[in-house]
Amino acid sequence: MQTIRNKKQLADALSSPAYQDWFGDRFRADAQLEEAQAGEVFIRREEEAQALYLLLSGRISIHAELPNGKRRILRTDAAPVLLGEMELLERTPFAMSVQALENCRLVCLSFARCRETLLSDPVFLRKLAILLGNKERTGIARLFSAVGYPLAVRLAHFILEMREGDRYLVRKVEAADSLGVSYRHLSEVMLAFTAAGYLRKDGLRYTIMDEPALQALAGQMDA
Amino acid sequence: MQTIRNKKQLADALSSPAYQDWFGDRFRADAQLEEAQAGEVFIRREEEAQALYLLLSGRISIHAELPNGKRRILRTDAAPVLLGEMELLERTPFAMSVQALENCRLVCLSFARCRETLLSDPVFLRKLAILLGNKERTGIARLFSAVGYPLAVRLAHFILEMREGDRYLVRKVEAADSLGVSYRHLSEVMLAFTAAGYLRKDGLRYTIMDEPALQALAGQMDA
DNA sequence: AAGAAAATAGGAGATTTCTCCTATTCTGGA
DNA sequence: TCCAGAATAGGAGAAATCTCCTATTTTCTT
Repeated sequence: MQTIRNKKQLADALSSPAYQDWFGDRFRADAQLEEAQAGEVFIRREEEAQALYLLLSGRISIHAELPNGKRRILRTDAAPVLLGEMELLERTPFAMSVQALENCRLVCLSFARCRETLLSDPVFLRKLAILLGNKERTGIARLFSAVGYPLAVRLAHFILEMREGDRYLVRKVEAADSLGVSYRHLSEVMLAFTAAGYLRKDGLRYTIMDEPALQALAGQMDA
Repeated sequence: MQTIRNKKQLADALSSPAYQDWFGDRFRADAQLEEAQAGEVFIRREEEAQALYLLLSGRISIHAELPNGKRRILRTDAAPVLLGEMELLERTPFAMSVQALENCRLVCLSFARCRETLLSDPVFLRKLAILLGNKERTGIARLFSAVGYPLAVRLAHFILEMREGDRYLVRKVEAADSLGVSYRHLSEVMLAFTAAGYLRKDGLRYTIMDEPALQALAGQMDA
């Protein structure tokens, strides 16, 4: 992750609706603007959290690790998103890893500078609690609705969530893990997608060739 | 749900660790003590929320409804649990229904009396945010870990969660729905459990006959 | 550049789970 | 009390998914 020192860009970031909405004009002196490259893992679980992040542009994926050691992709999010809220509240190490799916811009507020202020601000805390509550609701609803659909449907959804542009780069071992399905089976369905012309295989990577078809498949999950 | 007017019991409730922990000595004049019978649905989704509840004893199950109209049992909780927090924050109708699995005691704080105070109290809000964040984490972890286990394992877990004493009363249609599985298949596995002597069927109800066996099955999920 | 480790490919056969159906049993309200 | 609608029971066959295995290809390290 790289710090952007350009004053103009920083000023723009601080006056963005997302920043204003969460922090108004506070912490202008302390905020840093950072950039993460597509593919970069810029928050690692287990590491000590030092700052609150506000994702201003780009998409990310969030990984967790289960009690049994399996690593699963929990969800993807698009800007604007707050990261590190739980760690702000609890002083625990990061519970999940965060990877950029596109180039991302984020504002970074060191806990040392903002914790006291934010934790004693009822307006901020209230917004945060609402955010966390809604995250729970939607997260659970999404997971629930996934249960019981055949892999083709869930995989189509997964591919669309995880793509970077028209590229899909998630290794099959990892995708199988994330979807809680055997490698063997995932492999078959990927082959079927390729045979059907939804994807084209370039070595170990895939290119999305027929997005509407994938959308149609994935769409069954919301019906 | 029935109001308990006994002064002594109310006083005991207000000095319980759970109440003290969340509210200290506040709202003593406004709090009501209520009792819900085993099986009673005492919070209904869609209904307007009027109060914050603190479950002091007993177990409950929480139902949600998915976008597609399916009703699923999200999770079970044992006292102490706070109910209606999101509604306190957002003034939305209840998002989920809550059913008592055992006789339950709960303290009930009318929003009209407590909202202003609580929403401007950073200490309360901070605890609430932490609670909500952890709920998300554990809820998601639990759901995730369920994916990929055969129905026998998930069902054993489900039966143990939903039982009322040594009785299991959830109708098969509903259980199938909650577990996201076809009625036909659930029916087969229940038959298998009965044949194996884990359960005994009494008309439409079941009695748990071999809890250790169910525990052993369910235990695979945590390994 | 060579060798080790990781990732992919895919055969064979067993399990799990689904869909479709039809008949029977249970239960709550008129 | 009786009946309609809900819930259960279970047959048949298909589809989804798993486990186990072995060979190839790709990537990474040295």
